[in-house]
Amino acid sequence: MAFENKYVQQRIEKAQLLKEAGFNPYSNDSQRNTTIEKYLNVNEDIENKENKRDENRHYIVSGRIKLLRIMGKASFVKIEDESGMLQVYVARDNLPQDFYNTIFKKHIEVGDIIEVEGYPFITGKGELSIHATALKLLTKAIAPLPEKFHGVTDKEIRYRKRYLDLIMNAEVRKTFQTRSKVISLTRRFFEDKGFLEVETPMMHPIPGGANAKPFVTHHNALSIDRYLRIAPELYLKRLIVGGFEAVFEINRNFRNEGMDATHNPEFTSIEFYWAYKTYKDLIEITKEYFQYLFEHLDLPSRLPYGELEVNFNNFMEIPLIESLTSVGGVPAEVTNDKEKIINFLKSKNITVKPKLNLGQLQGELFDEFVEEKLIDPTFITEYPVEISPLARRSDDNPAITERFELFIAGREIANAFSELNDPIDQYERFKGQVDAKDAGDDEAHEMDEDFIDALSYGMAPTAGQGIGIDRLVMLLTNEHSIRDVLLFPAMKPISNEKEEEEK
RNA sequence: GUCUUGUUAGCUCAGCUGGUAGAGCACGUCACUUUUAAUGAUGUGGCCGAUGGUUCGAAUCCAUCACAGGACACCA
Repeated sequence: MAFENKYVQQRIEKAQLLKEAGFNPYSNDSQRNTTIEKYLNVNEDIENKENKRDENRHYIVSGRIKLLRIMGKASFVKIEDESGMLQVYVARDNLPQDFYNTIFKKHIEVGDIIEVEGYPFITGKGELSIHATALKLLTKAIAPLPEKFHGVTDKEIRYRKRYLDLIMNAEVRKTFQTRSKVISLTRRFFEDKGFLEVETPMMHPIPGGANAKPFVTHHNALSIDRYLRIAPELYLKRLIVGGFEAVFEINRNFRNEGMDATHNPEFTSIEFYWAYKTYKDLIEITKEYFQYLFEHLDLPSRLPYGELEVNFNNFMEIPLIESLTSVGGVPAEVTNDKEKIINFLKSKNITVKPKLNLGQLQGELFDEFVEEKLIDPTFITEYPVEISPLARRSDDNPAITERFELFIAGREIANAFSELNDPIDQYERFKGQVDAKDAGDDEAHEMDEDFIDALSYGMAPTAGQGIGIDRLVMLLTNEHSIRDVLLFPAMKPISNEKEEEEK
């Protein structure tokens, strides 16, 4: 099946002919001495030179051929390296005997990676280019590139063959460069604040730290199952018990659940834990973090996102119950009464699951009427305790927790709270989860006795926060599908029926 | 999981109420020494996602399946 395509055949033939003519189609002898970006910068002054050229300057650049215009005895070639695109002027009479006609015109084509030796000059149409005095093939591409104008737009091809997407779409490369910067800046921000980066297990004996279905794998040496982690939380808190006072981890979590525009089975988050602090300190450091990102990524504080414009100068803070009325338009007298909420939801044609408690119903109201309206960054605080099983209760009001979620552009970006550090309370909450699990909730939390043990030794009062890096990058790059910020998003394998038959 | 829209040449796409396929780019050949998606001439290229059905006849109609996009549900 491989290489049977006729265009591929043609190119394989060309590679063979090159080999026979003494030119290695996969040469390992690159002499590149500058990047395209540097070449273009350094030679900006050529404009002022006589004849707009300088034959005394000498450069060797490399790149993939993206465009090829052959015009008889001279040609224009656009080559691209990671730093940019450069036009190469190739003229028959400036190259070794016969090279232009027998090698260049016949066997070098779009997609190939070449190396060009030459000097800078500006063409009649005003484009700074390189005038080739020698040209060498570095790598023969035997597969043809997609069309030069439309490129590749088919999402399936773009995700399955990300390399092609990256070759063809410069803006895709840009998105992933931004992603890389976000992670690097995040690391630097927390390190500068005195946080210690740590690595905790990715394979857990007991999945914990979130309510989600885990992936299961098997460890042969111990004959036990392991779970790919759904969150690092419980291990990071063990480190706070151990005496580290500020830790963070940036890494992958795995959840065995559905996939859509905002969910991939493996996703990246940062979680950080900060001893002797509360969620109020987290609000401050979160604002600072965004300021730091915007400054270093050179983003406008009024950030466009799709149809929206998000004003990052306008961080707001609203208690959840208050937001139901002030943002969601739910009458104030409804928001603290179970029956009234149920009737209100029913009057809006929203089906309500039976047996929800007040906190859960308030959560429903929030999801239905508030979340999507929170465009500018908004910290929603004072979550009901019923929907915040890992958060510390407020000392002033035991019905609510010291917690916030940060919403931007109608989407949850971060979740944070002052941590529960009472081992007995934690034990009781785990037990409640185990009961729920026995009652059929397969996403309920497992009992983790070692974690209870850890808390028993005493964990300093601590605040902790998680930020979804993928969704953050989506926001900062104006992308609307998580697949567009993951280099290799999860895809179903293609089952090739013909291949099966052949076996 | 449900609904919905796609799947035609290497790529981007046409193809009406059924009569066994078309363009542009790419590729081959020819011309052309300053082009900018170069141009002009000419040619090659397809199991129309898969399987079954209806029909004298299916890219087109129907069913099932596969994969993808979108929406909804689930994921506190």
